[in-house]
Amino acid sequence: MPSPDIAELRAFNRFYTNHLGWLDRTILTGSLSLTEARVLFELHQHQPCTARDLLRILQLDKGYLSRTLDSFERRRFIQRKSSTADARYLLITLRPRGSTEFKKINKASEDQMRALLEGLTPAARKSLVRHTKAIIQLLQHHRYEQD
Amino acid sequence: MPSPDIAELRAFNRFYTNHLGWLDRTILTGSLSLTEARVLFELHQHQPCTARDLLRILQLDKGYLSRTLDSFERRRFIQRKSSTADARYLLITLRPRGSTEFKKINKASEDQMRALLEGLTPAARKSLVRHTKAIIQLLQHHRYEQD
DNA sequence: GTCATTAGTTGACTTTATCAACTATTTTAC
DNA sequence: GTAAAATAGTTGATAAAGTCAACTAATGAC
Repeated sequence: MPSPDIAELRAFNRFYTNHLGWLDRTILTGSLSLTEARVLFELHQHQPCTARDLLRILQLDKGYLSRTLDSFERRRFIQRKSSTADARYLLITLRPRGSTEFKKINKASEDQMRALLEGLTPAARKSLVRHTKAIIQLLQHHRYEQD
Repeated sequence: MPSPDIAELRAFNRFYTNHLGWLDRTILTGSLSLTEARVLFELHQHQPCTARDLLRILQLDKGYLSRTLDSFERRRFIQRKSSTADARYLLITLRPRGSTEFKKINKASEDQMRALLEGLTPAARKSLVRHTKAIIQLLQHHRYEQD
């Protein structure tokens, strides 16, 4: 195992954490925290889904997620109703306010990424996108779950 | 501006936040939080440096950093002494315990990345490293600072 | 039927982060 | 020189974020 490879990957992690990760953390221009934004995003992708699904994807504490969903329900972002097939599960669906909020943060995040990409030449942009795609391809079957 | 580019970059951000970012957060197997680990890392890279330098790099709240450095001092990880040139500045240097701790978390992080890379074929590994390097190259002159 | 699992909730708590007001030192402008 | 503005760092109060363990309710295994 070439140790420069490890060093390079770690440099990338730091780079990402220090620069791009910071961007992520400021999406919350509105009322949502980063975690709430992540939950809302996955909810939008997977609804109707269960808390368990979200836990699998986002690796949160289940008590914490439960409270986050409570607050989403209070704000009328979502609706939870127990599954008829298995009453332990609550099926979560987005309500209009939740969709609106999703669109809002989605746009904010999009604008941020657009601003970043606009700082690059078209060639650099194309290249960047190619590299990110390739990395996802290479790593997507590696999931580091705790369960 | 092609909108698929934006979508792709955002997909990468999510991928990173959900998968690799999680790794980062578990380095702290020892006694350090992620933020403490980042501070210690940059300290190791830049010492002797000032709190201001760390703030620029890591984008933390200055009160928070001040307390973090207090705790480092209590644990004898660092030493702070005011600059003779400008007494407002405190020059921070690592002490033996700080270096030891750095080596510890550095090794933990390295082991983690090694484990990840070992899951790949040598070709995939080489390719991954090439892509991460390229991304850093493309983006390194884009700093998103608040100041 | 009862014992073990699983989904989700709740209470108590710790850690992490933020904000604003503050001290001390240095710089700027006059 | 000195007053005002700026800068480095500290502190107190507080909020937000995350964790842990004990709990309820429903289901599945035997």
